[in-house]
Amino acid sequence: MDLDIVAMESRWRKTWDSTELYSYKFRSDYQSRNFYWIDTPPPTVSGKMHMGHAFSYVHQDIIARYMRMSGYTVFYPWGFDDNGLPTERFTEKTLGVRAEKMPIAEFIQAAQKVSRESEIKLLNSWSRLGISADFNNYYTSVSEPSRRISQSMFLDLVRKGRAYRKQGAIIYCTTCHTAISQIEMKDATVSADFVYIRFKTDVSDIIIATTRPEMLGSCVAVFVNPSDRRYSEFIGRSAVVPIYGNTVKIYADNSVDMEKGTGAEMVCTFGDQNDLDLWKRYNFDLKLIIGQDGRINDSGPLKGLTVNEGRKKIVELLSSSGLVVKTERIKHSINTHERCGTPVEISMGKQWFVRYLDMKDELIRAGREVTWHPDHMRIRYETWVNGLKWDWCISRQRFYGVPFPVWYCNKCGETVFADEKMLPVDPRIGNAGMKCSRCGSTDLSPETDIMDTWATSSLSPRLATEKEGLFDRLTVMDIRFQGHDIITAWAFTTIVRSLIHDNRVPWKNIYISGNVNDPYGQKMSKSKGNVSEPDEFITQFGADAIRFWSSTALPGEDIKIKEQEYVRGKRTVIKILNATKLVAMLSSDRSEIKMPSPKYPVNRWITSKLSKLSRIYNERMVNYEIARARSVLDDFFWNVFCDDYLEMIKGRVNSLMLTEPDSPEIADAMNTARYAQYTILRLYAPFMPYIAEEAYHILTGLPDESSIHGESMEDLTGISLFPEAEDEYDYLAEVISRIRAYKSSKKISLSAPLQNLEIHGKKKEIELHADMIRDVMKIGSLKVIDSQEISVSETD
RNA sequence: GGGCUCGUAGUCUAGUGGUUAUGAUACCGCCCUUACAAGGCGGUGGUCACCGGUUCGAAUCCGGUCGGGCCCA
Repeated sequence: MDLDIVAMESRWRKTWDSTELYSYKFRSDYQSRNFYWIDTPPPTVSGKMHMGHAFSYVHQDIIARYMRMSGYTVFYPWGFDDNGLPTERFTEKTLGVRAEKMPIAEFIQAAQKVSRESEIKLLNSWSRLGISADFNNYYTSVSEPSRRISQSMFLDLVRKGRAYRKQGAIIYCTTCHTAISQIEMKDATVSADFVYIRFKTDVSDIIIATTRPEMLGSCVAVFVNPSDRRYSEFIGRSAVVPIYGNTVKIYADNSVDMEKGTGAEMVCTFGDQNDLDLWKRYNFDLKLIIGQDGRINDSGPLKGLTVNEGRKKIVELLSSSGLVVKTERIKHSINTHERCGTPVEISMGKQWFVRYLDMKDELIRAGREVTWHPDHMRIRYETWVNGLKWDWCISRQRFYGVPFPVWYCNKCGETVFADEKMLPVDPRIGNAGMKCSRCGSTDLSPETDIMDTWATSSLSPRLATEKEGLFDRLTVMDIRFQGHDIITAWAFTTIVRSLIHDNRVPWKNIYISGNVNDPYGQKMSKSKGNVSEPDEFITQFGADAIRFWSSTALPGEDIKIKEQEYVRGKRTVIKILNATKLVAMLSSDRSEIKMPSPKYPVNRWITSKLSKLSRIYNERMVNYEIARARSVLDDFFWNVFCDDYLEMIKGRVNSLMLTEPDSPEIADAMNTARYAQYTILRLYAPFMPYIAEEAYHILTGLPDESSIHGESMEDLTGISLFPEAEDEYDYLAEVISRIRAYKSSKKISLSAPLQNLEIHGKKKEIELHADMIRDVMKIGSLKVIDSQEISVSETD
């Protein structure tokens, strides 16, 4: 039969949308059940749903559906991240405007409109995937309640001495024109010229190799290693900075790598982190020559040039003066801003920070209180925490985001914080009648910076629960799902905030999904042109097939896009449908399905197998081993239930119908088969919600309003075991499989009758079920010869 | 450059010292069968990344190398 998968899925989606199936309030007794809390990642409004989403949100959804069917009140919120720089950029691009050229209030309005429109499209994509979060009730990270929470938590940071404002070194992006944090830096390996430059001293020349010759104008010192004998006579002397002509002192420090370049290095303010470290330790002058626009702004020959232009120009100038000894092309790694790829600069500025460098031990301990899936992702978190160098800079010189609830008094310089009751406030738009808390002046300047996106996203457990009035009920969330690319951003900052504000870890578990790569294992990117769209695959194979693909990967493992996996998923969809139709065809019974107490061994056998399957499936699901849970289910469904059990009872029931339609054997088989089929559908429901629903209605004949996703799996632990029946029928299944293979090897159709068959095997067992074997395999007469080995042959 | 982490057929995967390495998928061959050719049966395909060590015995434990990833210089 032809099944229009896309139409089927869209039909059920409409039905589900019209019910409250996905609300945590779905069951009337939701308050009295145990809650299962999910910290859903809010996708950003500036993007589309991509394959990575289709992958990792499915993992989360499988667990959500499973827990819902296991009797929990599943708090599975939905949110959108419409906050900060990505949304600012998205708004500018969509409307063709520039934030800095508009009144801020007007831009905010425009951004909100653009965000709302994007959300509608995104909801459709995620809903199409069969995600069962509470879409009717979502939050956004820049909404009024979220801004209130974010600002309120900022004030909590201030109260707890965790937020401070300081003039100091910062990491700066000259493309985005803002300070950023260590979290947003990304390593990049690039080719560069390692230029060997001659510095004159009063003894002889000293050669210094650098990849940043354009920083020469900010050179404040030269360094060598104290145990480097080549340079012992230079220490304490002065060197002349070429082109610029000023003199700097030559110092010795153990941190200098004698192997790198010539073993002598210059310190500029600031070429890299090392410069900053030495600058701090030695208290050198500050000569910032790179402006916020990324251009060199000193009075030297590079004035007005960009960093790259300046680098080229200075090498030309040095060369023509014979000051370049040599140039090596090298590969080295640099820090870039992950959003735009621009190499970051170290600069100075007055910024808000969250103090956490003193919390490293605590942060490591907290990470160990959370169960990581897979565990080795915890190590990544720990490596990151151990490598922290900077407190968290949370102020951004941008326009769209959560503002700081802060003013500065122009009279006395006091920092003035908004009152809790006023929140959310935007100090950039009116001062809300604020007075200086120290001198009472009303002459206040607003803080014009906004907060880092992560400063709000890191509060996701609170953002999602507080608007439902559930934050007080929450002790710790059960699980966070996210990609490994943002362990150092979202997972990390959430743990930080949870420790500071609530003195606890945010969740019991964190499930990390891998990346989705193209069919060759290459990272997907627009520039490579190898990006796949989930919507196209969903149209071609169905959402259930995409979910099937997603659920084959182990936690943390990357996955490739493989059409064959979608094909496999689609086949499973069809197989589920056909098996259900067979059961529904064999039995016209549509009464309520109850757990059977089978009398006949074949039914005891499958019941016992089903019991074992359910146990393993549950065990794996509660341990978040979703791929392994499904693989045991697939094996049971295809190889045991369909190939053996349904084949056995189909022949038997059909032949009994002709001879003995009232036989209790028929009822025994059908009660068992209906329950087993119903259970298989329930077990598949978290993985493939659409076909499970479709088949459920075929099997039960129930009206559309009732849903398999509202059913419970709690009875599964009560399914009986029948060890004797299992042994008996495992053997019989083996015999039948041998006969099937025999027919196939003789190129005989499986439905073609065999007149006389001789089977070597356990005589007693086989003869006991001779009727069954003859029915299933269409055999005239059967001769059994006792043997330990099974073999099959025809006799004349 | 340093630290950490991952590495089993084309692909995904089982496997935590003990027969000839598990299963699926893909591929090849055969069979249209009254739920299902989106099915069934059979077959090809692996030096368990590489090298060395421990052991009676190593995919598994140890050391090193290579490759991917993360973090730090």
